[in-house]
Amino acid sequence: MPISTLARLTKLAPLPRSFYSRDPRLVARELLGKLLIRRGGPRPASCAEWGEGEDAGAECENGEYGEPSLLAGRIVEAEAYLGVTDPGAHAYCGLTARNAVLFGPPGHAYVYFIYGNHYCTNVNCQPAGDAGCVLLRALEPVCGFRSMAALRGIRGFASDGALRPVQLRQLTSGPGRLSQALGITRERDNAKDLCSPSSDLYIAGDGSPVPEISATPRINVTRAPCDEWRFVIPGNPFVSGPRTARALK
DNA sequence: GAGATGATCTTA
DNA sequence: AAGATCATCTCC
Repeated sequence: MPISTLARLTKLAPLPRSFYSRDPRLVARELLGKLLIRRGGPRPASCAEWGEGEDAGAECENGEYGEPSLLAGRIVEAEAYLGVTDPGAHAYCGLTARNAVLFGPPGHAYVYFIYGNHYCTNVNCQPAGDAGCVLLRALEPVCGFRSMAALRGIRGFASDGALRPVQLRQLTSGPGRLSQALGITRERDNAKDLCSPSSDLYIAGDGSPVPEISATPRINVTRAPCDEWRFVIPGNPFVSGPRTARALK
């Protein structure tokens, strides 16, 4: 990645609130190919263990003392959840303390803790009162590989911290993984306005071409199995789920 | 690569 | 008790 990429990424504006104020199935489709961006986060303690070498994302770790200045990944998999009418959605049971963000205005982050181990990151959709949202399920890392690996607790195989293809995929392939890779937690990010220019977490388009899109049933949603509201960029190796050795290359 | 299992939070 | 998950372990 050229040095200019970071400069370009830092200038991208967050998607407007009107983007999210629509049917989550439409929002989920159109989020594919967009960039999820974390900027200015604190340097994770584990970064201190990393050497001085370069890796694929090193150009973005150019803050003072090597502090990561920007983490970014391209959205390659997302799922739509409707509001109180969707048996698979958290909003199905109505307003609770946990899901209150879903009933508020669009463009805000809904982050929840799942299975006692992981965070999942969603964007609230539709006008206030309608509880639809989109779950971000996988990213293709674009910027900040080394910091993501540190946040994920993944060590590269070489002295310079370079990542194997398998390790690269482990950074952000899955809703819990991508949340950890960008340092997203409920405490830090739930209810955050992703449309604010001052937000340290937001989604932006970078003018790249609209990708091919496939629809499938949602993952691990047993209460409403008859849907096709999971959207992926077919063939992208960062889409979650089992990979063949061939696909990993 | 595939299948089983544990972690241990939140809600019903 | 089950869940919008993942790492680790086992045996291919």
